[in-house]
Amino acid sequence: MQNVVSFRAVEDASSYTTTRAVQMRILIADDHDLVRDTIAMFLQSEGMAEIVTVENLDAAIETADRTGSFDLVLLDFNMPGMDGLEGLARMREANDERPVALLSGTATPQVAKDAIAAGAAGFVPKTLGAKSMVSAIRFMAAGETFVPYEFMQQAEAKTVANLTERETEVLRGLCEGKSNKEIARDLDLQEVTIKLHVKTLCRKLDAKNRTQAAMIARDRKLV
Amino acid sequence: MQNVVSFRAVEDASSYTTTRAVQMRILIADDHDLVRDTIAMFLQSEGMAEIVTVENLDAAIETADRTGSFDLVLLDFNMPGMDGLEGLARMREANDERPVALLSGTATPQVAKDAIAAGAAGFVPKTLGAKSMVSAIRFMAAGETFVPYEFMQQAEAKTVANLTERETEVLRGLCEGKSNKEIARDLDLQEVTIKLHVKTLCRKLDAKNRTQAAMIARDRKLV
DNA sequence: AATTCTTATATCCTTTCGTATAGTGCAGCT
DNA sequence: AGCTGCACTATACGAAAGGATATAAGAATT
Repeated sequence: MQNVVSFRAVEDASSYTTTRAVQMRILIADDHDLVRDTIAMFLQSEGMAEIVTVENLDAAIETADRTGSFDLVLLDFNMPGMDGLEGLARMREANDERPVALLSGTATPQVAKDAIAAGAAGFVPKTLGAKSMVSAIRFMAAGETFVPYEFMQQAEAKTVANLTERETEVLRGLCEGKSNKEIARDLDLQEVTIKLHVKTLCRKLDAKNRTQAAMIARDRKLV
Repeated sequence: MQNVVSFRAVEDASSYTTTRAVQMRILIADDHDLVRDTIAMFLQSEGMAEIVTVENLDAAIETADRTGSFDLVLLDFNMPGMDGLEGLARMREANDERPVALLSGTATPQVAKDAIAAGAAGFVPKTLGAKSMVSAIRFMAAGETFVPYEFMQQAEAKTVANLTERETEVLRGLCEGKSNKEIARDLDLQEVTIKLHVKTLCRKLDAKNRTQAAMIARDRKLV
């Protein structure tokens, strides 16, 4: 590992005094032994000396209280004692408001958003590769907010209602706030035909009227 | 560094054959000497031995062609030869479709989204701290897509139109697809009054009708 | 060959929307 | 005291939207 030398040299040359990777303290709380140990192992392999693992929230809080706050706490979202985002708040307090991130294999993008809004340092899907996870943890320990881009996008471009091509074209017009007449002209159809499509669109999207249909379409990224 | 041993042990025990950090090859293309050198210095301090820096796109492409593809290429978005996302495409080809990320101090979240859609491995704002940037680069080199969460969120919650309280209440009803009559009932007003508010809303939001007003409101996160 | 789906059109009718015009009451400003 | 802006009400009318029903050609299935 000949890079150790250059590492030391540069670190000393620059005047950066942020926490050295080697000294980083990470707490992992997960009730699955395998997940816990795998992540811990990889973090250690990357030179993060102090990795503490526990198997439930209470133990995590107790550990933080007893041994002092961590640079980063990783909490399994589905875990004894978590109780949704309630556990996050408790852990954040126990960790002196320093970074606490969530770890989950099942949670949805919406949960991730809520977690960030509730003060989480980030959200790590268990599907993330080991090397990526290490980078993510470094990122969060540096005080940044981490949420995988792909993960957040997966909420979008879903829920594809069963729309025909024509209906989609009409829906596009709806979303631009066009009148039936305008849409008809654009698509070279009769106005009545547009009305029909709007009606079926409302039925398929479970909307009361064109405005609601347009909003639903926007929400579901159908257009 | 007593962890070196455990590192080796784990690396050998598991069958992970991905590129070792030490061998990582990174190409940085930025026309600002300071940015280029700063990033390069930090990457080197983290043990990434091969950092190549160039000051324009043509040099970047030429370098990739001559010396082979990189684990990650960082392109300044505002840079001689870039021409928007065109430069990204050219670089991606030159780098054998391996990760190419954008670097920018000015670009908007929309540009970032477009870049990702066009195949970029990520988007790194120059405002990112050095340590965070290193983590982001590791993350992208591992094949993941990186876009800072805060950066993507900043687009939201802006552009506050000059709406009165009542107008905002009516707008909320519009966005739920309610009829004037329904809104009137909810707010305990006459239907005509709602019509008045809808009209002024359309004027203020520059919308042709209620549907467009609702869409604009949704876009600008006014409700 | 029969059936279903999709798209398109046509009438008829009711409701809702959008606009105009007119007027009241109230608060803050100068 | 007068002006301005906001909120609200009222009446009225044409335009647009929405609902019901009927027709029909072409594509895809069965």
